[in-house]
Amino acid sequence: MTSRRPAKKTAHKGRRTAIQARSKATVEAILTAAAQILEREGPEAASTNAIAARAGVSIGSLYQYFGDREAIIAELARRHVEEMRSVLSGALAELIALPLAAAIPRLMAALIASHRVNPTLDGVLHRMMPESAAIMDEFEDFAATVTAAGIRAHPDLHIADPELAGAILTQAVGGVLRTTLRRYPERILDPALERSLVQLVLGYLDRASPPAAG
Amino acid sequence: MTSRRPAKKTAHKGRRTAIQARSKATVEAILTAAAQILEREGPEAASTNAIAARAGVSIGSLYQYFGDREAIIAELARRHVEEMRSVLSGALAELIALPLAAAIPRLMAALIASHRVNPTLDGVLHRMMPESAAIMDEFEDFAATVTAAGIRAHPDLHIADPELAGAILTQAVGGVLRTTLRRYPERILDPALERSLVQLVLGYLDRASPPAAG
Amino acid sequence: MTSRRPAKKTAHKGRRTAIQARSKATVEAILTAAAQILEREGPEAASTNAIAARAGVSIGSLYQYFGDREAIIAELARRHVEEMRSVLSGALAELIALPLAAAIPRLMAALIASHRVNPTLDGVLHRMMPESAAIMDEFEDFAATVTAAGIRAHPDLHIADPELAGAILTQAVGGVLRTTLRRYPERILDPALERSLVQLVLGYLDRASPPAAG
Amino acid sequence: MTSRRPAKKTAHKGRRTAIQARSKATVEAILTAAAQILEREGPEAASTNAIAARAGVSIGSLYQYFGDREAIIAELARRHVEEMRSVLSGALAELIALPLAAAIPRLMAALIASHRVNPTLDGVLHRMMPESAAIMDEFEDFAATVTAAGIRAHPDLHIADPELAGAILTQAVGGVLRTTLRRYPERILDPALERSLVQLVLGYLDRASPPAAG
DNA sequence: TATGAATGAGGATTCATTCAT
DNA sequence: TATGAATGAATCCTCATTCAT
Repeated sequence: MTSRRPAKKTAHKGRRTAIQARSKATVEAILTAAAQILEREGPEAASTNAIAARAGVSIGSLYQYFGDREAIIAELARRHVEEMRSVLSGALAELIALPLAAAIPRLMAALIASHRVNPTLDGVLHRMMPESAAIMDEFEDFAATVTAAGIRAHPDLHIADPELAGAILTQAVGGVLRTTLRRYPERILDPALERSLVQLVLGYLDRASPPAAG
Repeated sequence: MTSRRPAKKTAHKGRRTAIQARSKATVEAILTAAAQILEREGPEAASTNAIAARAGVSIGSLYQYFGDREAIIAELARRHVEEMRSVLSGALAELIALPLAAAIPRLMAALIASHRVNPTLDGVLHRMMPESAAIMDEFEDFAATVTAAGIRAHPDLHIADPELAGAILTQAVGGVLRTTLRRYPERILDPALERSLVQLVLGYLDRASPPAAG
Repeated sequence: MTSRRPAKKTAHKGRRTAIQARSKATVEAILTAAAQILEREGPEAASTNAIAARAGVSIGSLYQYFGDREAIIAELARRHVEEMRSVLSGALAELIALPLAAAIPRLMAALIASHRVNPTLDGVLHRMMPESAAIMDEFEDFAATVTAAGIRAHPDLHIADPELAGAILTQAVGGVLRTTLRRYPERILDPALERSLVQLVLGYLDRASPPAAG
Repeated sequence: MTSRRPAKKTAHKGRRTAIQARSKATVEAILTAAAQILEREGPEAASTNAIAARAGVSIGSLYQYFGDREAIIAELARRHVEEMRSVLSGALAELIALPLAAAIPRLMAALIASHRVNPTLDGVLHRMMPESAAIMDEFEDFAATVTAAGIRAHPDLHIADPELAGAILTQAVGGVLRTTLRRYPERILDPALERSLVQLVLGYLDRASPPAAG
């Protein structure tokens, strides 16, 4: 990043690297601690002091890296969404070429997988509205966009409004997944759940296609 | 609730009634105040002091009627769920005799209507987990049960597991409705939303029926 | 205030009085404590916790009566200014009829007396700018107005701009008094100080009168 | 200030000079930054971290050159007083020979000029008591001494206590100037202000002289 | 019963200062 | 020497809850 600067600013380039490493470690410790507390004890327990304590860091350090409590939650949400998105994205590539009846089951499996990244944290962040709502919504928006694109890629479907369909399906599936995770977390592994979601989606797509010439 | 208890000790039952009326008024004032604050200013603003102040009641009185803050939220949730349930129930009676293609649209309309009872409060209560989650879930359980019963009443559907179907459909529809209410509240009136939900449900029921051969 | 209300609100009018007395006592305790700390330990020591502690009151009570720390300082300043003003006002009545050469010494004596109300607190409040500046200025404004009025009452003075003269004299005398109080507090009792101020004022008035028909 | 010390230990004095230059630059940067923040954002904003940041220097370096925060303020005050004193001194030389009626206007003009060096900073430093009071007072002491000397240089005045007169006049003029600068900063340019101060001083000197043929 | 004054633990945040590198 | 990460005491303020009247 700064390989060009000649000597100056006290020699060894190791210095800077070491410092950056320490900073990074602190930030990671804080985020990890925050996530742990949110998962295990819930949002009210996640005070800045508690986070700093569990991170093994002074409260001052915490504020050196995060402007305020909300910034911690936001960053946590951002990373969580990024993880979920990457899990989902990973499965997407191979979907494009498949026929619908094969693609949808895979998509549902991918969605379920993405919700398995950290279900508890996901639920908590979903409920911490002012802090993380906008960020969490990004995942649903992403899923909706991707779904709409997929629908558009299958013109044989004759869906009039792919955006609407994408949104509805994403919200519906999201509702099922979040409720399941919160109330019956073990069922997230039940194949019946996945099957049901596939039926939900395929059924909707059928219905939403114009009764057409058939 | 306790009208049966025989006039214990002190005189005229008129007095007692008056007192009970006053008590009731106090309780109502507190709940109304709490609901207003939750709706308009959010959960953080709903401190016991703020609730008492808006209710025009001393905090002392508030604690006379509610053991703690959570009890207020819980009672509020209970009543809210009751209202939603009654809206939904009202529409149910006439559904039973209808053919599915007619019943489902009506059911969706009723569900939407029940979510229109107090959407903001509904959202807030849904997010106040430890306080109201269990109570709020009752509505979804009720809707799921009702849906399962409806499905069972249509044996031509050949749905293997009506309970699962009821749960999935309820969670899916609930997800769509809550997301819509939170992010795009005006769309709750859009007929396209209702249409989509009908497609979602009918499509699922189609799919979940055994692949013909019946 | 509420003598009309029949019974209701739990009888005894003693109740309300007692409560008000308690509230008043708390408020007074807080203000007294704040004044003491400001005088003895300076502005930095006057934290809300320290004030509450010295007042023998919980921090919660402090905030029941004062919205924030600044409100305490402001009320203190308000009262201090009021006291100073009343000392000054008290001396004013008898001044009006006197000839200038007799009036000015009395006015100076009164000003000095008003600064003796609580010199230390006065100095501290004068330096706590955002909190109390505007309020403290009221005293100087009052003194300036009064002086200007006095000047106008002596048309033989031929002072062109009584307002300016009032302001200059007040600021000059204020400067002398505050510096003296801060740096050489014992001199506030020195008759030479008073004499000097009289000379300052009379000399200025002489000079500020047009060389006139002399 | 310390150029005399003989080259101690390490090599070439060129290096030492360079280092000293760098040190000096750092010190200057810190003081400049502190002054800027004090002027523009007030004393509370002038944290050591903020000063270091604006100076483009690490806090570590800041503490290399200043023992603590107070030392920065003190040095700032020292320099500020020095500047004011030099402005005032510059005007003094030519005053000595002048007759009083000519000297006083010039003196007032010089005092005003010295207060125009950095009025905002002056006001702030005046209010930061424990840190800078003693230092700021030096200017007033200087002005008082100079004034007393001037008075003594005019034996025709017959002032009994030139020291007292010097102090009173300095404090009075200081009071007017500081109040004006704080509350009506634009008036510092108003010629009427200067005129008034001249009248104040000359009037006082008149009055403080024995009634002549007495 | 109703009242509302009082409580104090706890939360977010700041800032002077230290010290390993 | 310079750096800047780390520290933690201290600050302001909130809020659920208690209890004397």
